Amino acid sequence: MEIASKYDPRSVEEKWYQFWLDKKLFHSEPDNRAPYTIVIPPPNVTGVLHMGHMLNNTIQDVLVRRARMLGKNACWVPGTDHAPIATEAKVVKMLAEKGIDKRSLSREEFLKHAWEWKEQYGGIILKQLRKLGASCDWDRTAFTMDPIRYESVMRVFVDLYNKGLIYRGVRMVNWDPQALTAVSDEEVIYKESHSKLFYLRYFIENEDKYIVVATTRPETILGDTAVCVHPEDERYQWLKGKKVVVPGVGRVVPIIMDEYVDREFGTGALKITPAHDINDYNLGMKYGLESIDIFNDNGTLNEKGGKYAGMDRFACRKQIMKDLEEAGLVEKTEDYTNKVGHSERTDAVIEPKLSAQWFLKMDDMAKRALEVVENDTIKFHPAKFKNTYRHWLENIKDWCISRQLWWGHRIPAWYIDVNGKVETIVALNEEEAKKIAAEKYNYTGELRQDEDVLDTWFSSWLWPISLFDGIRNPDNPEIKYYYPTADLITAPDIIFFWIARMIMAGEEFRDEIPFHNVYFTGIVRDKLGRKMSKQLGNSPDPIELMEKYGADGVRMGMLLTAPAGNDLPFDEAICEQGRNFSNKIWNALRLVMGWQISSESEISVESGKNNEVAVQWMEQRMACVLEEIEHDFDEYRLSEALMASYKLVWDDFCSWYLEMVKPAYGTPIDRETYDATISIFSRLMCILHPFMPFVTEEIWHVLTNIGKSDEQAEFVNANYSIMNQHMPRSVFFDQRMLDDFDTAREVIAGVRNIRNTRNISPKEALEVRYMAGDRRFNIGSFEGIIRKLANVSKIEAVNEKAEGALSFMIGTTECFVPMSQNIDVEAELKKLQDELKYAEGFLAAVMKKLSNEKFVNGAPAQVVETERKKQSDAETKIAALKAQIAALQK
RNA sequence: GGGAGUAUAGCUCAGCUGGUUCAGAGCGCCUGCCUUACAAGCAGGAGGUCACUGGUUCGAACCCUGUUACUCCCACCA
Repeated sequence: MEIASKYDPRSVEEKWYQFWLDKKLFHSEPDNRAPYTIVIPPPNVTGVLHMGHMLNNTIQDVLVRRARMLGKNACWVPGTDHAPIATEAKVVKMLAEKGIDKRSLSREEFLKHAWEWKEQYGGIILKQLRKLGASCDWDRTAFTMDPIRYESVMRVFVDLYNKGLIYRGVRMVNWDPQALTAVSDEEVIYKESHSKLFYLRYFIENEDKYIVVATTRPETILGDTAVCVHPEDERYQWLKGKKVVVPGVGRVVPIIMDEYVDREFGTGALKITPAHDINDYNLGMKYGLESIDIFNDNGTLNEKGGKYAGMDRFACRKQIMKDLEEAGLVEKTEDYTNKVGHSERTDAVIEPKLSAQWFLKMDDMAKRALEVVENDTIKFHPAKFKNTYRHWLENIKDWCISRQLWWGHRIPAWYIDVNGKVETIVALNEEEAKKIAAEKYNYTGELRQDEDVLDTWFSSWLWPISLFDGIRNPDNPEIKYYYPTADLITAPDIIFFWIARMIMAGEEFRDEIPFHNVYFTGIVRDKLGRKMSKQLGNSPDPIELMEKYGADGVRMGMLLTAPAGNDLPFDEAICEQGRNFSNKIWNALRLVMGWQISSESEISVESGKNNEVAVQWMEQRMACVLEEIEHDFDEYRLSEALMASYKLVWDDFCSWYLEMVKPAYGTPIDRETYDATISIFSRLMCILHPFMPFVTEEIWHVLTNIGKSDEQAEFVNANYSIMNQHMPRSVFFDQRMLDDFDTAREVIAGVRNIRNTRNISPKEALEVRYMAGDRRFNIGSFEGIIRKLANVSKIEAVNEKAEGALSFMIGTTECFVPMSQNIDVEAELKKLQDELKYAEGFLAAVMKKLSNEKFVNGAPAQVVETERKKQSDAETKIAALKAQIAALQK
């Protein structure tokens, strides 16, 4: 069988992914196995795969594939989020390209376009996930606005409304005057900007005195309804109970006193505009001030702006300053640097604006959600995020769930006019609402539905439940089987919006947690530690990376440097390591496939015995590392589990085991060793499979088909997958054998080192002698292995040092390699003297400890015993070194 | 302004309950090798005052005090 010397991921990856799909190996149905469920953090339906997704979904895939191989019924449910803001923006842009202005469309027309866009272009990201190998159950693909999820949201809204937890209230929102919508706090970008601080004169009513107030937004004085100073401010005590005249406006407003004011800032006097600043709004509420909204939705001044009506807010700022200047009402103007909120979407300066919104009460839900995390019913990995979580829940505010958009779950509230009063009806749909209107109010006229849609998180907080239809059919077999889910993998930036709220929803609607573990990934950054962003152009395209290094290579590269919760400075070079590893395994396969198998008579007794030892050792080693890997997975230390697997394959299997059993060129290998090697190799592929699904599937098939007829092989290829194999588990292993090998390995390294420094060809056989007598120097059954790997013709214990030999120490035992040529005495002496110096220093430190009475009396007996042993070892070693030096100096 | 976290080799990180020759790994770097699986490789090697300070302890990378630097989250000053 001809195998290329370089592994080519491209054809392999496509082939196997299609195979997995065809065989429905990702599909899950409830059965009598234990479930293992992960729900995907639904990416935006507008999204394209970026490095963050790559990391997040690789981790999920590793966990899911491993669970599957551990015999669990693994189910990873994919889907997308309707992403109101991003989608509306996309659709508006698409319409604009077609020459259609959104404002010319009705809501229904717009939504029709939006759905068309979604069907045609949405969800590209799910296709891209296949390239990376994601083993999602695609039959279950969901969308936060598909019929089941939509109805779930409606039911939840009605339910919470009926429980009295949802209410309508007035709140200040971040208004984008360009997009004509409210945006969430998260969509406001604060940018440093060079502004001016204007000092304006507010005259006292009917007096000739004035106070100076500093502001960055003089246009808002049109909406001023008070001036505020600190109650303990000495400078302003005389103002108590007085009124001032708003400059240029003429309105008389009260002086109020509140500790909110920072006496140090500006003049210590603050103008209050309740309609246009959140803090002013709060003060306004506290003191019952009038609230004057002076802006239109598009950021121009409304009729309250008097002569400035119709002007843009920034033009107005200039004009009003000019007018005030002329009227002598400006004290001074200073340069000032502050942070101004801009809309993430349009970059327009955000205008705080009062409006009616829907809210969900959080108090009780927050309490329960906090409790299950505090008592570790839900575990966070890493645990440090518990602090962040607690801090937020303890200071939580009611959740504003309405958004002024069209694309989303429209709020199921209808308004009717009954006897001149507006009544609100909340119902699942218009039909229901009509019924209620008729029954409750005897009303049969038109119903007016609320214009707003729900916050996107109001649908995704139900995700782990609604994916299994657990809201509409709370007792269906699926929700009972798959819920609660096992692990949730997410970036920490949505801990509040999503994680906390899913926990609330779980408790509220299922009376149960939604998942047992939360794994927080880091944020993918560039080499310089900057966040990946479109603006910087520092984000590599994951698809291109996978084409370059293979999906396995990129998966491995990402995981190697991504411990939970740590940001990961991504350097494309780490994908090389992954690619190289694929290639390494590939070449191990080439080696093994090239072996000829022979009848036993052709095999020498020695190599037969060596091979037996090698196989035994590799089995012990595997069991030992498996224990480590299992432990790492228990602790969610994926990068360490991967590193342990990597070293097991590369170092133990390739560098040591294969070298041990590798037959000399042109000679065959015995059947037993060959079969054992294939078995070990196959199991190693299973261990690696969760990390590197493609290359392992490919190699596993080749290995499985060894010795099979074409027909049999075809059957295997068509019906079997590594995905369905059992993950090897750790078993009891012989630690002594592993220790013996470590000693043997040191001997081999010692000899190789001598070859290296002395420039001795690997082909020239050497001899090794070691000082007899130390029972801790034990190479067990590895003598033959040493001979083979270090090309040593003879190993023997001696009582005296040989003349003209190079030496090295293993523990307290001296080893010698006799030299036919003269040795460099100077160099050898220096080496020995350095070693002696270190040993003497070490002994001194040990003696210091042992001569300390407090240590001998205070420390546990075992620790003292260890120190004594160190002492005697060091003394032995020093004596040996001194003897060697003396011998050389002769 | 409030809160949290981090600081160990050139880089990215382990180091679990304070105690084994405990100062580790991978990558990178250096030296020598195209040795019939692999140069995407093989063999060997060098690299660290565990940020700084003081303390607790027989004993500290690890626990405590303080300092410095960086990161993140929350709230934001008119």
